[in-house]
Amino acid sequence: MSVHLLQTATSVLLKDPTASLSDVARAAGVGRTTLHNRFPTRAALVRAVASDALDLIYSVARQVDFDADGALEDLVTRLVALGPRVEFLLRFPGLERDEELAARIREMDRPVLDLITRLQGTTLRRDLPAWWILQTLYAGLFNAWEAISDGRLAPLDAPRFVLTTVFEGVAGAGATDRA
Amino acid sequence: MSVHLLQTATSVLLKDPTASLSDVARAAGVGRTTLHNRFPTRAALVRAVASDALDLIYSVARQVDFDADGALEDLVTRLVALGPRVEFLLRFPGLERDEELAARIREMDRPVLDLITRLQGTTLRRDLPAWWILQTLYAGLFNAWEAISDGRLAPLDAPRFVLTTVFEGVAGAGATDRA
DNA sequence: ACCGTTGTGAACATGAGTGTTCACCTGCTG
DNA sequence: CAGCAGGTGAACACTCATGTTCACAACGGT
Repeated sequence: MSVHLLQTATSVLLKDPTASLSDVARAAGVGRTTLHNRFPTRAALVRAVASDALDLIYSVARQVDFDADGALEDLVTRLVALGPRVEFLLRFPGLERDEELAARIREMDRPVLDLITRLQGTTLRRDLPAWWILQTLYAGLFNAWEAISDGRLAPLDAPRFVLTTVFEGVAGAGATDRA
Repeated sequence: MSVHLLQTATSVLLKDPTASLSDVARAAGVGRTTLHNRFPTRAALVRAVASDALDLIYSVARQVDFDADGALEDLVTRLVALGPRVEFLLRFPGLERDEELAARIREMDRPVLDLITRLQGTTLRRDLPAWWILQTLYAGLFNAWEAISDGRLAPLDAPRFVLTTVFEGVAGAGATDRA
């Protein structure tokens, strides 16, 4: 129940960051008083949503063997399934002003950055900074989630779209020679 | 002056969509009363910012020869220079609820979508929908602007980063054979 | 020097979101 | 059945963004 509440809150707040607590409560099918009982203030609710997203991401990341071949692909595929949770973490306005949350987010990025840096010795371009590649990964995820929630993209197509686009780009096979 | 006001409003509102009008006025170095004189309501201000962004984009798009080789590259390079304006149009919450603005945004996308569709006969992948490629382009622009405003990316490096990443992907040259 | 324009701060009324309390109802357990 | 925990709506006070009005200062043109 409480889990579903946070999930609903994630969607509602992501669609409209100014949504009132009444809106969140109504969307979750719960009274506003109950919402206040669980999360005394708006800030507490936002923190709980973010914290829950972090927990989910960590639980997913723990299932990935960062040393295996295709670790990045595995990670991306799993993150796509997490839907809006990562987007909330990286896009919700003002979240970065909570220093504790910001630290946990940076900590979440670190192993991925390390992995990217390592792969830049083999399968990843060396002429781009690791942080740029990480941001590109996130951007691909956002694209997919946005398209899915708009009903334009089938969830099962999403991982392939993201991986193809991020790794190989949108240029045709023999057209990598741009000006 | 008024131009600079809208530019400031774009940045402030983009950084924090809940920023008060006092914040916007102060950031623009102008009285709150003056702001209200120019834009009677908050909605009017937001509409003005969006409309101004659309005007800028159109004026940029008009300089691009959509039939020339490298039209997409040219367009992307010019859009990068527009900074946060496009981001505001595509990301500001609730903007899509103004039907007139939404229509103008769709109209802005159309020629680009046509161009992409045409290029899918030659230099662009045919196994991805045109709208997905368009979203990928926008995502690359967002990445660049975010990195620039964080001070991580030199503005002059931005076009190259975006074009390289979007068109060729982040995979190393000989590593396009993923699982 | 006069006047219209424009920007400004101060003050005010209003409305909405927020946080709190309280009385009531429901379902479960002993 | 009694008691309790949890959920709920109603009502309240409070804060704050908002929109409005007004009087005043700065400026440029006549």
